[in-house]
Amino acid sequence: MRYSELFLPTVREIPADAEIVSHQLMIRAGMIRKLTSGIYTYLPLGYRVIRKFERIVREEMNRAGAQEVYMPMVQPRELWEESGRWNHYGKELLRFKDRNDRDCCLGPTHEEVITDLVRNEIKTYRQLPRNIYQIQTKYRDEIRPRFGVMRCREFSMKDAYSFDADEEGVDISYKKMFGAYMRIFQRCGLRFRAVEADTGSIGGSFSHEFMVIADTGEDSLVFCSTCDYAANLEKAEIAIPEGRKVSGEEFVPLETVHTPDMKSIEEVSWFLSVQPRDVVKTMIYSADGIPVAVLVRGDTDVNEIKVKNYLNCDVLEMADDTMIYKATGAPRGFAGAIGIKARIIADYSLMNMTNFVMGANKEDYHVKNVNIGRDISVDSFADLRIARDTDLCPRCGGNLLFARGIEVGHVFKLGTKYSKAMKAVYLDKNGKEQYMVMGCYGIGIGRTVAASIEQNHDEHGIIWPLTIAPYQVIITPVNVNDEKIKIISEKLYASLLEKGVDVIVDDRDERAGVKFNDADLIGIPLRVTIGKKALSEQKMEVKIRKSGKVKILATDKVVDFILSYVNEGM
RNA sequence: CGGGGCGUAGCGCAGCCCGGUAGCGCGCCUGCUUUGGGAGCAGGAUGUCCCAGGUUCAAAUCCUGGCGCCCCGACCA
Repeated sequence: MRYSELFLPTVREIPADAEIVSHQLMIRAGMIRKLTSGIYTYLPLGYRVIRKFERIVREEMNRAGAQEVYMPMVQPRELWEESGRWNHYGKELLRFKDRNDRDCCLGPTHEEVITDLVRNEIKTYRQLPRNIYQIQTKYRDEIRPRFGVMRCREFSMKDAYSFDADEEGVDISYKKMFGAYMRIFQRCGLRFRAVEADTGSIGGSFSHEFMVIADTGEDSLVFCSTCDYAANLEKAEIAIPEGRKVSGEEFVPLETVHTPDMKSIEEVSWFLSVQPRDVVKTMIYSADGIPVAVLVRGDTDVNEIKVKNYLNCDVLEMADDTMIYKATGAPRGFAGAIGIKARIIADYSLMNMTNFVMGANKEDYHVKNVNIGRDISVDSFADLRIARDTDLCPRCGGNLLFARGIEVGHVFKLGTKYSKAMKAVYLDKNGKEQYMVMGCYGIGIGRTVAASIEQNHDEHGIIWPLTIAPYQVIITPVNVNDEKIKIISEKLYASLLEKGVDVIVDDRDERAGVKFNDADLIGIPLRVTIGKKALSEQKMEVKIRKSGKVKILATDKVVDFILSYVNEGM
């Protein structure tokens, strides 16, 4: 490609509305432009990167035995009612009516469509297993799109769905996909971890997320310093204490104390001269409309996902003031477990606590010396709090490390959630009807590209790994008005093209500085500079974007050097 | 949905308080010079000042309503 003919609008200034580096650089490097909130156009340079990444995805999916299809984005309400998600998916599911007044939605994911297809076409165990995938546009009506293509409304995703005869089969399919994902992200040169994850609104029995490690990531990750354990913070387990051991301490009589306007744990513990860890936080939640009191130690925080999963409810939200008042008889800030009209569940951290402080269910009062068993009864103890760096690994007892991550892939073992809801069955060897056992596997295409930029950039711009770089080489004639330089760069351009190298020649009549800066910004891995000085000695310069190293090579060695560098990096 | 901010040339912004000819930098176009890290000089083009209504002799500026975008939070693949 000739730069002079490229539709590549680079921008010098940092766009005011771009927060994170990848967003800034994708705009500056002329990869994307915003149409409206959370909806982007990919320009030629950006789309080339997308295509390169998609190609890796396709190669690895095909290698793992998956087959590509292309499903519709517009989907009928009926399918979503069958799966039960028409009501449960929430506002992220964009719904609309067609001209015949039929309810439709834009697909945020394709479990319904694929399950419908497969149940109609696959009838016997002989046709199983199957793994079917697509790369398709999804629409999720995000509450707040941000970070460019990282969290947007319309985006491209690779989604695969596996159908197996039984549990054993789905475990094999899951492992294959897991392996394919490892290869995909390795080939992109990303630093990433697979972590245990919550299944969210997709559902299913267990899942792993593939997380690119980056400080700007929206997810918190926990991993063990000694064993392989790694999890999303929202999933990270905390080792169950060995049992209730009351530390010999005597139960002290209850005492109600006046705590005017002291609502937070900090205020109460300061006011009563105790440690936050001596106070119990009583959080009132509405679980499908029913009040539940969740008790955690004052120095820890409730993990709502754990609570939601423990209660197995559809909607879990903080109770509103009315519900709090009904349950406790007091305004927000003074809830406690004594006499509360709600189910009480407590985090394991309460098992060893004695004579603690909690709200009195009365405005401006707290109670001291509360004890479980004597003063309150707890329905059950469970792991309900967010893991902290002082916690130990639930598997081996090692120390936990924390990091931020960008979720680029997610693999789910779905089980029979959708096949049961939508009656996707086959006949087994005995002629008996069985539910297919499913898995689903997603990769965010645009997001992976953005994550790669988060990890690979410097103050000058993007630093693409060779495997997904829009072009592998850029030739920079320092001055196109110099006939000799021009002829030689054209010659090099032609011979690289002939060898199948993705090459761009910057034939613009611009000053060298402009070309160098643009080349750095768009992040091409190799830059060949053709200038008067080196040329007079029959030499050219090859600069490696990543290391910044410059090689001065004899003119006739340049093509060979590039070919071996490129082949090694792919 | 709650809180905050912004909307003026392609981009980044000033002007708005205190109403009176719409500006700056970058980019763009033309010419000359220049040519190894975002050139210099000279000349030039470009605006429904987000939209609608109101106040006023006069509105980018004041008032009302709307729309859009961004940030924080709640929420979530």
